[in-house]
Amino acid sequence: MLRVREDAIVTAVNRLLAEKGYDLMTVDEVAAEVGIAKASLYKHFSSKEALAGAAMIRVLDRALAHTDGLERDATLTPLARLHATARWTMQVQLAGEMPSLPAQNSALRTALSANRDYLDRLFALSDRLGAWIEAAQDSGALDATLPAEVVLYTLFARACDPVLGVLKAGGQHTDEQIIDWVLRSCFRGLEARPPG
Amino acid sequence: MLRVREDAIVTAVNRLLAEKGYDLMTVDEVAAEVGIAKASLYKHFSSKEALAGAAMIRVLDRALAHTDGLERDATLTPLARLHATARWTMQVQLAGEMPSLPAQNSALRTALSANRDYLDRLFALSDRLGAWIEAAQDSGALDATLPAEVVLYTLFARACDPVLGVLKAGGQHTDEQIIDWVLRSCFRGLEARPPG
DNA sequence: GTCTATAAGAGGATAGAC
DNA sequence: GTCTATCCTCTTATAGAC
Repeated sequence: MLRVREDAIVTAVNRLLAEKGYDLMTVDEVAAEVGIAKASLYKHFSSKEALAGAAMIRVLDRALAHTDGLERDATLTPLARLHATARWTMQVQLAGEMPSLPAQNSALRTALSANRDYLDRLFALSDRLGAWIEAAQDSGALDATLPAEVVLYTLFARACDPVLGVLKAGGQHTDEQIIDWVLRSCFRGLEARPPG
Repeated sequence: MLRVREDAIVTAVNRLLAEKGYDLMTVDEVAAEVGIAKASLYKHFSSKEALAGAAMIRVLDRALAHTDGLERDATLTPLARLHATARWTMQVQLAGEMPSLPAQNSALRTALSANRDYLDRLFALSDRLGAWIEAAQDSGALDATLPAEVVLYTLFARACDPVLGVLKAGGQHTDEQIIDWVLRSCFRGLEARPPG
């Protein structure tokens, strides 16, 4: 029962973080969406920061599970795995399931940097992507003149790229069309490629 | 005198928006930084949203002035002008002078979409960049399979790309080195280019 | 136009009964 | 563990004297 209730809370937090972001999400809203009193919510999570941490842990676990599947598929190149991962993050974002945290909120960052369960997963995902990035650079598929950390941060940033939401809000294109464009602009750039 | 005082207010708002973002910036902080009482501030600007609008107008005017210079330089190709514009926005961001507004705050977006002075400048800049984008696509310099709006939104998004701040926070690289990497990843992509 | 003082309300967190 | 009721702080905005 406790696990089910906490899952419902994290689901609500995840959705609200994706919809309004951390600063505009209120604990009252979370409680209302779950259908419990705010005081009950605080019996499960000690603070608003802890709620955000739980949502981030859930999405990181989903990402790690997805990369597990990619790692097991031996037919994929490292570049193909990175492509697939970026595509997955964009699908999650367009589905309204990507919690977005402000980079500027220092109280939140302090709390997250003390959250071991969150950090473990963040490092695990970074390690896995970092290995793929270096392999892709060694094979000549990724630009080896870019530091691996630049590529890694860029992929994380594209997971919450506002361009996706703006294009979706325009209402002129399908989700898959939007993802194709943003994915292509990320990996192949805005400039034209020489033919061939 | 009034103009000087309001300039000082906008400068403070601009800096605080760049540092903490809209939601975490308080009107008390703005007043304290200018060195006046909060009530005096409200004699100049009617709301927090109006303050944000004034800061956006200032940075858009700076951008328009910069693009004026690029337009006048007849030796530049459209692609070179877009490069220079993106580089300029990244320099502004790393200098701590790029106000960043949350895409999710609907009260703010409502106020901005009723701010004619802001919209005029946003459209003027979009039109100028849009013309360069189409010219660069026609000449084969930019990927013509990407809709011009996708390119435009991507350039606006890179102006507040969090990757810049994360790399700067690492403290390992100079601003110019960081800008070179992010600019290259934007225009030429993460993938390696075929030699030649 | 500047100030001090304060209204009005939102929001995070807790007390204490059941 | 759930509830109602409440505390307390922060924040936007305004009143009213000078």
